[in-house]
Amino acid sequence: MTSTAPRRERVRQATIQEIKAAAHAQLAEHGTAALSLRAVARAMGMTPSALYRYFDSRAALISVLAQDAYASLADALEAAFATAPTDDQAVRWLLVARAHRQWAKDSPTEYTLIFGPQPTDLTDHSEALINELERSVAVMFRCMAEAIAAGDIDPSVLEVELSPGLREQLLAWDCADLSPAGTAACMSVWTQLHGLIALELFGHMPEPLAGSQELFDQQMLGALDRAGHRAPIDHHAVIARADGAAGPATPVRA
Amino acid sequence: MTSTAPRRERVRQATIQEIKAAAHAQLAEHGTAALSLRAVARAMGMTPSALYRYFDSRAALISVLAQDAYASLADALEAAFATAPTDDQAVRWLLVARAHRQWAKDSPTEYTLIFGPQPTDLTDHSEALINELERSVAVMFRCMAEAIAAGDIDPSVLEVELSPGLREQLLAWDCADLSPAGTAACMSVWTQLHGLIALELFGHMPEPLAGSQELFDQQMLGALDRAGHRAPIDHHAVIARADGAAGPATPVRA
DNA sequence: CGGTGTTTGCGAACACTGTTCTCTCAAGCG
DNA sequence: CGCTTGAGAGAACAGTGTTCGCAAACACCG
Repeated sequence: MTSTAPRRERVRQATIQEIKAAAHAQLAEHGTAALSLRAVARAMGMTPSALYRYFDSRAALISVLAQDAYASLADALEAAFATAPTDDQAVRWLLVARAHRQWAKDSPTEYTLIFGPQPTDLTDHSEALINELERSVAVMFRCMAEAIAAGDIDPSVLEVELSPGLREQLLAWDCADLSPAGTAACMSVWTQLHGLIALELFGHMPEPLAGSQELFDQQMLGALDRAGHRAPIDHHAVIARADGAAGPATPVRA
Repeated sequence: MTSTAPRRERVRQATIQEIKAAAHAQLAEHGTAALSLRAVARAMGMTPSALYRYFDSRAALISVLAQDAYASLADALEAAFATAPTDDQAVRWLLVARAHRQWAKDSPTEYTLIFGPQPTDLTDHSEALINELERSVAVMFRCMAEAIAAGDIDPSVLEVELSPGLREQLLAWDCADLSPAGTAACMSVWTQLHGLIALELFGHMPEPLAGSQELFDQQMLGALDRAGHRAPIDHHAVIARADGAAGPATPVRA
């Protein structure tokens, strides 16, 4: 029977989940800095000290919440990748990028938890955590890899930009069987995606452009263009198809 | 005489500066979250309550520190712009971009203070603060504007990417007399700059590429390329000249 | 069934924190 | 000189993360 032995462990995992849920709620509402162990305990009718049976410290709790956030983002990206049409690499990339942005807008606190400053515990990059991170970037890199395989993108135009040292570094990170130029293209696209999301999420975009879906689409397709797209991307057509794929990612304009 | 009347006000400004200095030190060492009013007061032989004669709250103190950080970044960028050679737009841009990155690496806490999540006081975007922000982006946009004026860059190739709605938004932010395509090019470059710095500052770059000056240079010049550079940029030559301009921005490799 | 460990939770305590009062003292003013 | 304004001290309040000792509940084994 699965009776006794796992029984204790089961309820333990259940309360761990409950703690995480309560903490997540507090986090989403008042931000990371305002997450209070006592408030979490209060919300679930416990004593603060009891929480320490499940988490070593407040930082440890936040750390696992960050890990969950990584997983959540990776899930969103993988879902977007899976449901996107496979015959047009540009619309698939745009849909994945949009999913990333949408996730960030839906859960800004988690986003800052992930891409914000690590509170001095780089040491606890506990492989499980970096695995989730790599899952996210893997989705985006797969977009690039398949676009290259499909012949839509030829990153070799970037070859001339790579210094010997940089080529070496790119090779050292042998990722998804991409050429150094392909990896450089991925990094470039990823960089721009992250930068744009971060800028608009933290309110640094000038007013008329704040939250502009159009600017996002233009930049994301433009980034793909520069990565070595053979023929210039027809932005209008790709955007129209992406809008149709799952309804406009957001109602076209906030 | 400047004797009595300003005298009181003068010493007040002096202690304000002293408080800011002490707070800045704490901030740089232990991070924003760990900034403690009591510790600041302790460090300068004061009582915590006395600090409230000068700052309404801890958040207010942090806010003016953030404003100083904006100013510091803007100063660094303007200095880089001023000392860069004026006859090659690409090396000037690269030097400004490198200055931005160097500033971020030198003062990571300030950087997160600026580009991190605003702690719910968006309201206090007190014009003085956004002025400093605009001073920073103005430097970068000036790079673009002068490159266009010099004929090195022709952003009109981006025109075809602009949807009518996006063009309207870009026009609504009439900035530095740039065309919509020029503004879009600026945004694209700025986005990528910020994204790359943020990723490497917060430890999200894969190991072989972490802190790579070469990757940074390649991306920054590549971004300029895509903004509509007439002839493809000779990365090697531009980097060599930038290295010579003020010594390698960092000793070539950390 | 009853005894025995281990796990779980509680409650008090410590050392902090931001913030708000009241009170006092000294400096600047006429 | 007296008077007013401001700066600072000190105590207090309401929180916080964290630690420790103790008691109840549970799973187990004879």
